Amino acid sequence: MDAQQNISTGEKVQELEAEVERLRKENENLSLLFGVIHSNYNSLKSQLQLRQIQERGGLFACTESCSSQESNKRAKIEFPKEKTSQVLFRTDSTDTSLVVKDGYQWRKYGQKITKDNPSPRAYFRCFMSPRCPVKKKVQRCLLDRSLLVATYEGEHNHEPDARHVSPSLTNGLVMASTTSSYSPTVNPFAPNITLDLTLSGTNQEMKEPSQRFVEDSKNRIEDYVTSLRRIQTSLRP
DNA sequence: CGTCTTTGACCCGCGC
DNA sequence: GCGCGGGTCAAAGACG
Ligand SMILES: [Zn+2]
Repeated sequence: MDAQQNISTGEKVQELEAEVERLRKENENLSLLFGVIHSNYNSLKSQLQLRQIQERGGLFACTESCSSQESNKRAKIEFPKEKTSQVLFRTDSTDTSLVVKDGYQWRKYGQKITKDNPSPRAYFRCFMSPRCPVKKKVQRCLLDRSLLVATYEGEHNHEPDARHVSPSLTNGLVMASTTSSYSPTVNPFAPNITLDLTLSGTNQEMKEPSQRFVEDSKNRIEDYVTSLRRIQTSLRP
């Protein structure tokens, strides 16, 4: 009976290990896919910028001596000069009042309900340094209520005070990417992608929804890729 | 009593 | 011009 139990538990362990391995591979594939998407997005963006610059040729020399025929609202298009990055945090599914201690001191200055997301969005300003222009918005993820999406904008002009970073934060961090900045060179943030799809489930019932979530995000990513491809081909001369 | 959050008012850009 | 939606202000209140 002990032997039988051992066999069955051994089988179970093997099964679970296989499952974990499968999920790991899936994770790896998704990371790869995300990298491809990211690079595609970057090249597409640079193409778009190039095309916009070509469209209004020699904008720099023209800003003063702009003739009246160019007085349309053409020069409206501008690139976001400030870096904005999105970071996903994991938190308790119950509320932590949407505040995350991430090494900076934030003061909340607003909270609004948005149209497309039932959970409210909170607005914070960094006030560690008197002239720090950094702001961040925090909102719960639409699909997974236990994730917080923090959108940082601007750059700190001081050092982060890392003394009060909670250790649960470092392993709760899921992904840090999606920096958008106007720099013609390759941005150094690209290769650092750690996509982790919350396989923290302990029950077997957890398997199904997470699998569905994986498939769902896969479908989303594929849709995204096809739309990107379409845009790219339509942009190509 | 000082500090930080809450929360409705307010503002501003945009589409109709 | 008007309404709507997102972002910010500031009075009021909670909290130590
Ligand atoms: Zn700061």
